[in-house]
Amino acid sequence: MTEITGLELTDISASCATSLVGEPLTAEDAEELAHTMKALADPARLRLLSIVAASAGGEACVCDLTEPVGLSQPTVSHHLKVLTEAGFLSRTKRGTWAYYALIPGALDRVSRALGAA
Amino acid sequence: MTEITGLELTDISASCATSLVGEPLTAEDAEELAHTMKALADPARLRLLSIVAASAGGEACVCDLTEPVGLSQPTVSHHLKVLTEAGFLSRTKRGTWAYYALIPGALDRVSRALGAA
DNA sequence: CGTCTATATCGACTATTGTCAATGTCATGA
DNA sequence: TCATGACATTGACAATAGTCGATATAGACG
Repeated sequence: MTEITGLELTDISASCATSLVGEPLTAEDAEELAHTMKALADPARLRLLSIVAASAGGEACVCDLTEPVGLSQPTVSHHLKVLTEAGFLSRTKRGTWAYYALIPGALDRVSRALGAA
Repeated sequence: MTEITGLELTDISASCATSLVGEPLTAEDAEELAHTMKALADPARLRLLSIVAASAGGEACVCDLTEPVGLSQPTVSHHLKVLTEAGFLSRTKRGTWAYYALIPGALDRVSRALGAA
């Protein structure tokens, strides 16, 4: 699991000046950015992210997501966890439901890390 | 290997309107984008990309890259192939050397797919 | 309390991936 | 022509990741 003890997207913004096309990435920066992008580099997670973003109120619960992506509930839950730990989604529990929402600016930070203008 | 028969970054620009945060990605679009991002989501490849981009003349040969990243020549060659097939690098052979260069705009297309402003 | 219902976690299995040593290819130069 | 040097390909292996079924947890509501 490796777990990278709690440094996620927030830390990328810390070393936000590193823009990939500027000067060579250090091994640590590359590891961080790769870890963040790995969370994004999966078709199921990209779809989940886009569905959540396009949902009414900007949030969706697991039961709304399992059918559109055609995956089992545990698998969807797993993907949502990955996205949450990577700093892309927030999780709010109301009643028995867990609502996931896109964290504003999270994707932009990745864009900037890639050297977006 | 799956190989996705020759549709890479160029095709993302074709369906460039799909911005992830707009409307939900189709399964095909998600597959394409994930495939492209998977090529980026590796520390070694990110470092290779940034080193190439920061090199004099914007290009570098394999022999220049193998030492900075601390990987064997076959491994570096493999990563460069992945990046090239994903549309991020171009390959030019001069003499015995193979020069790799960052393809302009390739990273920007990914940025835009992520919904960059 | 007991029973749904919604999620999360666990355990297992398979597929994919990153890596290297060995080998192949091919252009250069003696 | 033969040797050398730069790179690519192959084959193998360990580690990782995606998936599911089974099970656990935990609110809500009788």
